[in-house]
Amino acid sequence: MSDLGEAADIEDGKRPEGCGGRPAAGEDPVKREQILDGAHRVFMRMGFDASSMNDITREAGVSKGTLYVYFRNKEDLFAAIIQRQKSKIFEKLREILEEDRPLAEVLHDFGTAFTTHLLSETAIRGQRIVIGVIDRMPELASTFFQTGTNTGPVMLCNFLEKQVARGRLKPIEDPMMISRQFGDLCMAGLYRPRLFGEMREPPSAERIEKNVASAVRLFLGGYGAGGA
Amino acid sequence: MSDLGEAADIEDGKRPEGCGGRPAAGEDPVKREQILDGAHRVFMRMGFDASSMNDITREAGVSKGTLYVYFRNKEDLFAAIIQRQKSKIFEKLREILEEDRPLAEVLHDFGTAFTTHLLSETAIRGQRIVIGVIDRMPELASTFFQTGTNTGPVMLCNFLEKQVARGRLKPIEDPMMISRQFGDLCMAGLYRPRLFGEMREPPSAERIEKNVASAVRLFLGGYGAGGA
Amino acid sequence: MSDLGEAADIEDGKRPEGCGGRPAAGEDPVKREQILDGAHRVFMRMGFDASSMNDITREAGVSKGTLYVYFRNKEDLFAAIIQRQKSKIFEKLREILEEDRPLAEVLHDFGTAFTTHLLSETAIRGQRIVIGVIDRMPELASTFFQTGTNTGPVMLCNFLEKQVARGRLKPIEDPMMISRQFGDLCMAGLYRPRLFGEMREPPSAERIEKNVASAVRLFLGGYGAGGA
Amino acid sequence: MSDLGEAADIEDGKRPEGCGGRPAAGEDPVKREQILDGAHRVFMRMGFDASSMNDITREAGVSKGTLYVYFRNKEDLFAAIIQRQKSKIFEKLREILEEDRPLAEVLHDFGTAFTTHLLSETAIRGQRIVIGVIDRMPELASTFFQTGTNTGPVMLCNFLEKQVARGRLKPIEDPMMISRQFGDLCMAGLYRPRLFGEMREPPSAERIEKNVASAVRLFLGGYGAGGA
DNA sequence: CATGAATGAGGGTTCATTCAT
DNA sequence: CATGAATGAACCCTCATTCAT
Repeated sequence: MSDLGEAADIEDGKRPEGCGGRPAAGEDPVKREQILDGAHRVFMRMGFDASSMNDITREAGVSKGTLYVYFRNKEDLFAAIIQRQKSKIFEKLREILEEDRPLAEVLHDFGTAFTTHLLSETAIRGQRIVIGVIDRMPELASTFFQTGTNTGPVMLCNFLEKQVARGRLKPIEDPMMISRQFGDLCMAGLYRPRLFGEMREPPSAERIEKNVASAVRLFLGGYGAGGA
Repeated sequence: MSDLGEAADIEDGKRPEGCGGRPAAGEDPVKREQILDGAHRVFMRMGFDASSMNDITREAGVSKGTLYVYFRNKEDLFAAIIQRQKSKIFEKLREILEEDRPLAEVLHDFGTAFTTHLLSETAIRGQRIVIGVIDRMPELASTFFQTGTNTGPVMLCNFLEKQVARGRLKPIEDPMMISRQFGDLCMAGLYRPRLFGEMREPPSAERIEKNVASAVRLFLGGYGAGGA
Repeated sequence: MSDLGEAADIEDGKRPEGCGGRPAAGEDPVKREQILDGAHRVFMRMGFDASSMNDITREAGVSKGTLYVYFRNKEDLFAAIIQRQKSKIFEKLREILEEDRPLAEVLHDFGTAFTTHLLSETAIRGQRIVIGVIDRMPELASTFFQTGTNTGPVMLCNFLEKQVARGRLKPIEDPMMISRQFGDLCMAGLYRPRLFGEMREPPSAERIEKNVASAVRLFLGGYGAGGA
Repeated sequence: MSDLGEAADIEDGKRPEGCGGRPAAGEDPVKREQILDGAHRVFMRMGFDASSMNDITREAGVSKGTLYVYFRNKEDLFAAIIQRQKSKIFEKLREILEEDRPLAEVLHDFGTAFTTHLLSETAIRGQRIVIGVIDRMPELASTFFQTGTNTGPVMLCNFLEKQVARGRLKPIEDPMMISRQFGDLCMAGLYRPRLFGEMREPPSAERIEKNVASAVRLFLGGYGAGGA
């Protein structure tokens, strides 16, 4: 889901085996990860503007010069952090959608996983920071949204179309819109309080379950085949 | 709705009458408004960090010294801007809710007004800026949310309870949650693309109407008295 | 002659009289002079690149911020130093040319004053620095040459034309070229050793006199009306 | 003439023969030349300060470490470049002076070759760069002048003395001074406009010829045996 | 012995804040 | 009391030089 929520599961920063030599400048994946990890922590803690490159070098344990060999400038570094995010959540969501269980259950599990992730502390912080730099890095924010947040609904969309084909859902005019509707409905009343910091902690699992249950009920009430 | 979208209609900054003399330092409401207006424009245009106090003095037509008499620092000034927001949208929403029309129509108009406002360019910019400074000013963001964004749902909540009492809606366990659900459902699929800049312009009136219509249908399908 | 050789005889940095107030930002001529004087010393001592803005603030006794109020950047500051040069040498040269004395004497005095100035330590240092930054500030170097070094020959050119009219010189095809020829001839064998630092001190007055005398002899031998 | 105008025709960098092994550290003349060639190109293109050691390693195709084995630092490297200059112009000038032709013709050809070389783009660039670093490397600039620019006049000086002996010139008090006078007279009105960038391109051959012709006329008028 | 990744002091510049006027 | 010139710490970034590989 790539909402800056989880560290990348990049190939784990192992140095290219076999060749005894030192890696090329700016090409040592271990060091690169080291920098990204440090920068990730700093950016998360302070936000983009308040994070200084000095802070980052300190946290990452590299020198300024090295930093600038690996990343041209602060924006590039930040963008790299955003882009390396390939959250494990996607895999989980896919698994849920592929299980052959009652529609209501699948939707419930999907919505729960989706909501839990997007409202987690790290995901929320990531979203906030990206929103904060949107004036300077609009492309980045857009990409972040498309490859992150929006991926869940895309997956769900395919699933819903299959459900329609199987007759479990009424025919849908605009499945992508419906799909997003479901996602937002699961987070309804929770997303923005979290984003604006009114809700300091992620909601409890019970709270999320309840919200999602309500969403599923509403959703199936509206679009379910046998419903209403 | 106070999403930084509209200038305050504060009591118009009239100087305290009677005393012929000059107002005490930092107490002239006219000057205060003048500063807030200028700062508001600058912050909206550039965001928090990119706005310099120099820009603000220029736009407001006051000197640095004066600025610092009225506001201790940049954060205080920003906070004052956020807090004076009392958008006219609230009045409009109240009017809609007080009209004695079919429930579906009222919900439709309410949702349309609510959504249109929250997705407008100025409101979106305001929300982004507040989110961007949340690490430095967490209280402010929280306040911003409570006195802004969340006011619509609070109003709707009261309305819904009356509708339950009048038998137009099924009994509701948690009306505030339902109310927020409705608000977020109206913006479902639109809010976050706007916030993250993927959707560059506010959605068209038609697009919003369609979204809201779908939301109302779903909502009444789930909670309407007669079932839809 | 403006070869960075002498401090400007600007209106001596007196503050605008009458108005008791403080001068506008970046407009106090006293402070401006103070900065220019300090920067002048530093640039002269270290050259352009080796002079840091920190050095200059220290020498000028102003803060970084102030420096940047008066001058947008390092290049602008340097350009201002170059451009304020309005050497007193021009006046002296003009006086010499206006005296009604034998041509040989006038040329001798003119050549001596011209050469003495252009080979002085400060003028030489100024020329070197300008040459050193020519890649980054080509316009400046060109201007420096035209309004400085080249002014002497321009004045002489007019003088020579009058002498032709008065029959003291043979008719001249290209008086500007001849004029420059005379100037360079006066410095012949001295200019480049000075510029390249082979000659550490300015030549003695006797050395210059001798050089100029030789130049005048050659010049009048070639262009003088009566021969010899 | 060694005005940085041409690459040296050094003894061609052949490796010391006989020893089959690898040359001692910093002693392989081939590698040394390779470095000097690359550095020469870079310095000429960018000037001293703007040239980075990285640029030089890239252009020369050697590593940083190697560079620093052969040259202690940037200044040393630059000095080495200056000092290896042994321009082919000297040979040409010598040939001209050895031809047994009328004095006027010899002087004309000599002056033309001398002037053309010293005003060429590469020679001018070289002179500028040396002048720009004179504060940091005063000895270097002095050497540059003595072994470069000044060699022409030295050669001419010998020639003139012979001409005096042969009765083609009047007896001369200070032949070196006269010799320099002639050189500078040939470039009169051209050298400094070129150096300061006011004249963007080298003067045309016609322009130079004209200038030199005028110089020769003046010179022979003053010092020629039959003259005046 | 060659390599080039790493270093970190120092560069120019900005701007929130202060305080003499 | 208003003013805005002055401050100086902190910003991002470069690059000559070093030293582990």
